[in-house]
Amino acid sequence: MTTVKKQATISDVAERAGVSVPTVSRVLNQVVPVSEKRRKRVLAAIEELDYRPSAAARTLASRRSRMLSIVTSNTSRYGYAETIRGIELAARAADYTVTISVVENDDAAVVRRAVTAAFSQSPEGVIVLTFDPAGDATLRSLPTTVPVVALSGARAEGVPQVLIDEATAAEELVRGLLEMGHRTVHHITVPAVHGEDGRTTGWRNALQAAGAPVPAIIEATWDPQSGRAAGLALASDPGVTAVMCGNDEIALGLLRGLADGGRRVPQDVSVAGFDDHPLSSLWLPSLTTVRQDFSELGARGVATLLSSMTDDTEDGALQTLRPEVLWRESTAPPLGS
Amino acid sequence: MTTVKKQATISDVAERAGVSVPTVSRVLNQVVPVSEKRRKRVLAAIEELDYRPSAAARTLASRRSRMLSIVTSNTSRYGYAETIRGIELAARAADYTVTISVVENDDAAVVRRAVTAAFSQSPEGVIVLTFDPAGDATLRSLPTTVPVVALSGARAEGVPQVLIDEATAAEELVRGLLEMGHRTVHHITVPAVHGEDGRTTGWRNALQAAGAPVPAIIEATWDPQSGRAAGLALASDPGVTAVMCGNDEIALGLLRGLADGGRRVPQDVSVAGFDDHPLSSLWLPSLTTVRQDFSELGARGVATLLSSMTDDTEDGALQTLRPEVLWRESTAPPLGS
DNA sequence: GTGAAAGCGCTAACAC
DNA sequence: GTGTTAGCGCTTTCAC
Repeated sequence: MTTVKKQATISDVAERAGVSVPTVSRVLNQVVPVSEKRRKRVLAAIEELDYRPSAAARTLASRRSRMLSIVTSNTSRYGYAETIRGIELAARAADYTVTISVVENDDAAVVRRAVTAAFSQSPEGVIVLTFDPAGDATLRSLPTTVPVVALSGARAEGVPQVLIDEATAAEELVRGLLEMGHRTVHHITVPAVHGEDGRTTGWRNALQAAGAPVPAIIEATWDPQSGRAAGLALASDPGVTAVMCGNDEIALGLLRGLADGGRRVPQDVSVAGFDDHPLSSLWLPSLTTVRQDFSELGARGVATLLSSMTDDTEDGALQTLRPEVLWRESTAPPLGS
Repeated sequence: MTTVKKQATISDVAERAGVSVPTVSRVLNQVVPVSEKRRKRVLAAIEELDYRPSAAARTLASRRSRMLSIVTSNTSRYGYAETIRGIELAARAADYTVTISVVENDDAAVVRRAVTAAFSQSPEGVIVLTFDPAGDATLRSLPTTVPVVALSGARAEGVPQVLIDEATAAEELVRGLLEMGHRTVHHITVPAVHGEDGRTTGWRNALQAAGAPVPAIIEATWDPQSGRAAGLALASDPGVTAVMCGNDEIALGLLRGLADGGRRVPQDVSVAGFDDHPLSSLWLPSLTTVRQDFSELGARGVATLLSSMTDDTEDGALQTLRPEVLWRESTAPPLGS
């Protein structure tokens, strides 16, 4: 055992300060006034004993856990990690603690386990990252005992939601590429949610609106290496002059794959990503992409939850964040146009 | 309010199943045997009521929270995020929940707040990521009521620790560069811990052992753009033929800065990073780097904590992880050698 | 302002 | 095996 002294309790503090337990509680929660003299004594005792209130006891007695649960399939990839960072920051500012519950995939047992883990902490609200099938499946099987908000790129139903309007941004991106003179734009997707993600919808809409051919979708995994493989494959197809990728990691892999296959970017092929990954502007060529404010997404999620804990927010309320297309070196008009 | 029904409690379940509360508890914890007949009834009641035990009440009654706290300055950068992922995975496998407490910097008040947040959850153990000054300062001000483990790249004292032996890997890297014919190797650091990080130590040792000049250290921030700025600055110095960076993001930025300044990699300048970031092998040229197994680091941290909760582990026990140098395209002998 | 008493949802100790 | 009784560390009445 590496432990040493025991953690002090509220009654240790009360005893040392010569006051009753509820008085210590009042000092801690500073809502009911306490005489200055006693307050000082209590504060001193807290300091001397290095007392820290037990969140468990507080939760049990007050029925308020000051906890928010995040349910997500991933914690470390760029978009996910930034969203979580935004949530944690906003939660901390509001004096809430965050727990994360990971759903590896959309298997029913896995989802159930994650939901149980999330709810056993008695969270006052739950944030689900519905960027993928696992998150999406979780959203569909959540108890309704507590406010929930979904954070995503595609529309869900019946649940308050903060959405990054990827569809509009993707449309703008594809339209821009077509206007440069590309005959069409190919599309590589990351693993999709239940239906179709906003990026794909926007891509198809823009192509159809312009009367451009709609090529078959190429599916990648979350691993950037799958982008490289796709690039190598596409390099031999002269009909491919512009590609939009589901995220920047895939796009960066694609860049490498195209180079391996002897194609120059942007002279032979234009490439665009999605997310504005911190490394995307440093690549050679720098990557055209869509900036998504993930940490703002997280912050809005927290704000939504906190307000729905007090107000009477209507179900299914939708907030939209507008991403921004960043034109950089990896896109250009096709040769000979 | 978006909430609907109330969460069922253990006595709701007991009543519905026609048994006493402790019997339900026994079924839940499956340590004391319960007759098959009653067990079935209890399980059915749990299912029907969608009952989930309250972690707070369990913690309070059993004095076991089944929680582990992570204290870290950052949650989203590659090394941190991967370490956290490794911790979460190992903790979940052992049926522990993880809370994260963020210390933005090493300011005393900030540290104190983070420590309080971490300990108020009554964690059974605390994992501190001491990759930087904030984590390092936290480690120095932790109560000793609970087992603690530090995860880092440089040696700390008096605390059980899992260390990635960066120093040895950095030494090997620098030695390799010198053997290629480089006169010396420059070094760009990320914000350092209390003393000096293992990478810097290894770098200096290798230079001194070879009798090579030890250039002034160049300091970067965590932002990859600072690597780009450094690259632009170094591009005009013909004495710079090899550079080792504190992490891959900085190295990737450096690559871009050198290119902006008209230097070719690896012909004019060799560049090496640290971490084996998923994008480092896709870059053009692919980046020579040091692979660190962050998720293993996290897993070992959890294992250490769990064992020190039962065994009598000696204080200050040290485990070492051996990183691996990956030689790729960004390093080569200097021109004319 | 302040203390006494009750109770949050569970587990532990003890009887049977 | 099973129920009864206490009690975990707090907050919340309710008197005074």
